[in-house]
Amino acid sequence: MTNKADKAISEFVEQMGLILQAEGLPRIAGHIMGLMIMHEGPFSLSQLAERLSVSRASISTNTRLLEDLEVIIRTAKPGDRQDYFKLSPRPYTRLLRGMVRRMRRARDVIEDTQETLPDDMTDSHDRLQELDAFYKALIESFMDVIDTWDAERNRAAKQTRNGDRPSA
Amino acid sequence: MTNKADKAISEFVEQMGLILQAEGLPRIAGHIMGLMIMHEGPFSLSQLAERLSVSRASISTNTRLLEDLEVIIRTAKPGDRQDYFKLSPRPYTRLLRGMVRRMRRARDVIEDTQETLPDDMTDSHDRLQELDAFYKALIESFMDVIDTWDAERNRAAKQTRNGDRPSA
DNA sequence: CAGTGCGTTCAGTCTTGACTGAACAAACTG
DNA sequence: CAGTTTGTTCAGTCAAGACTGAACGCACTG
Repeated sequence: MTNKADKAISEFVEQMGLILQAEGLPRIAGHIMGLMIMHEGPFSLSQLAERLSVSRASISTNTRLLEDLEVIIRTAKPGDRQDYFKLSPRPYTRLLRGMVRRMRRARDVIEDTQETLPDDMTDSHDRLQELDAFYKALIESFMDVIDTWDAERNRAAKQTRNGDRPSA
Repeated sequence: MTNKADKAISEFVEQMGLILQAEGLPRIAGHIMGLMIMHEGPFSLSQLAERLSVSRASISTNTRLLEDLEVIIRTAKPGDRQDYFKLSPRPYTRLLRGMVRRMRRARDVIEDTQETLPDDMTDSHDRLQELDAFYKALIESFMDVIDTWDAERNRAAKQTRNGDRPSA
């Protein structure tokens, strides 16, 4: 029988699959991340496959993907040949960085168009300019969140290492 | 023969399809939006279908979608039975609002999990709390961009109506 | 009232890409 | 060296959903 906690966890893992899917990542990547939020791990590839009821092949490709995004990190246990995975220190801002990359690419497209488009199409240029400015503002806002969040998390981590006691 | 300007426009329209697709919208919705950035329009449904070389059915469903998102608006020309479409006044922040809605839903999921999960799983609760705080910060940042951008655009629009001349 | 133009809808097709099973390479073990 | 264990890769399957063509409903026109 699955108790209340297990049910809550499965539900969350499932939902994280959908949430990350909406961000353009494979559903299984979301499941992995969800599981790692509920349980610190680390998990071996086989453990993940069994726990999420998917093939080891899927786990392999998706851990690789998340590893490339620096959302999870691959670790090792002494005397164990398996790879182990757990969340990286700042997983969420890593995802954000990915979104920023996408937006930068969008700006490149706009820039290319602006360069190619004849100068006398002033209205079109104006609208492109507006879109570009919007992306610029958005990227700046994202970077701001990333920077403050990472800084805050660094501070918290340092404090924990010092024995979780304020310096005073 | 397609000249340089046409090529730049087609390329931009195509790319906007891919960009919006990455945001989870149908590619054609991006094409429509891209075209409307390059040409103010308004465009009739048939014009869009021909210009983008897609079926009128696709245009119908996608204009409806964009209309629901308030990214485009449906207008009418006197003495013309066709519907016409053009970009809404603040199309980009409308898209952002959609992203904010998605993030709020994610927070709901987190909240539900927090309520169901037994209290003694403190580590899991901590990590959920962190994720929730991250979404909160992100949403606030988004709303900030939306508000300042809309305010700025309102100001600019008003100035233009006043003859594009500063009050001094 | 028949005929036309317009937008919507729906069943069906087609494309994309997630996921799987199996084969494989590499590293280890006896 | 034969035999495991582990992770990766690749061809193939499958599902989701974007897109289409055709049928439909409605409003207008003569």
